[in-house]
Amino acid sequence: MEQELTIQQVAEATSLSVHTLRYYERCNLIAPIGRSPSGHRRYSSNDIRWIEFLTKLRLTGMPIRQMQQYALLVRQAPDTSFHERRQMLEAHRESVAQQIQQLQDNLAVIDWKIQHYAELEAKSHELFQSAAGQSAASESAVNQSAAS
Amino acid sequence: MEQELTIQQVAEATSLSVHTLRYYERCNLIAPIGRSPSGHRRYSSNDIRWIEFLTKLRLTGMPIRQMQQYALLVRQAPDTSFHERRQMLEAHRESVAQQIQQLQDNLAVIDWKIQHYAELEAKSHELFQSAAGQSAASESAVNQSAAS
DNA sequence: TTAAAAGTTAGAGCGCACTCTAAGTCAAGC
DNA sequence: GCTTGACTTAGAGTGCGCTCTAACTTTTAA
Repeated sequence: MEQELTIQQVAEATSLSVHTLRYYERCNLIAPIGRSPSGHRRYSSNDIRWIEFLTKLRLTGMPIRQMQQYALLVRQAPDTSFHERRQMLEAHRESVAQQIQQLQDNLAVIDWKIQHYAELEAKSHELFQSAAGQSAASESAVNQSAAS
Repeated sequence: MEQELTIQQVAEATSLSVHTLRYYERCNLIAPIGRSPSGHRRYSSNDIRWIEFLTKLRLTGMPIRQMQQYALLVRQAPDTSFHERRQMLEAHRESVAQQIQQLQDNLAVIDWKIQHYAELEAKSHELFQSAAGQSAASESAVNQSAAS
């Protein structure tokens, strides 16, 4: 069960760099990793699962600071901090949900703009077809309007 | 129609700081803004619409570099770069869609964990009720498992 | 008229999350 | 044994997107 992976192997498995793995350990996101007799890191499967969960938090934008706080709870009160940890995760979930909502809202405006460009593009083809060289009127202001 | 707002008013209207507004102009995201006789910036409603669109791009994570490229197209070829601009926005839309998907996937794992904690929390209450002081077995490894 | 508030610029500084370097030790294959 | 590559550390450097400072001018309200 204990496969005792090297840092390089873990880097490949988690898509983090060896630098980042050491960095995470240095700033206490990861508890001190076991060592071989010569002092090289040897990661257990538990370590890897923890790192994988950390990356879920990171990829949803949780700041290192908060992850440190969470990691501290896990390490210092593994069996008595479920409530606090859950609260942290719930707060984070809420902020991610908002983040997704905002992305979707802003994406809608961009979609609208794409549609608008498609129309202008079609129109400019028409103009080209009818060989009329008059310069287009829209979007010619220096800072063009998003509404144009 | 031309309300000619001051930088402060635009900052309030767009939720950007005056510093950021000058910064955006400095790095050519915004074309040089008109000035009052004394040299103070005076923003037109067109400027504001452009800034609002810029912030949509920013809030969906478009890097400044790309926004600069986009702004350049708008300024240097307002009537002939629809296709290029559309392509940029479509590529961006795709990357935002992926970003949202990734957020949702990772959020699912976090949700799962929240659920798990809720159960552990309930269980620890039970234990407390039955006055049994045996220390819990799960999550007691130094780097606890995400699967626990 | 004068004090405070708001504007200007060039350029320095900051916080975040890495990312890399230097100088050295350790491990595996020839 | 020796080379090559992977490992170690402390600490410096990087890129991004702001954010602030200093020194100065202009506007505004009392």
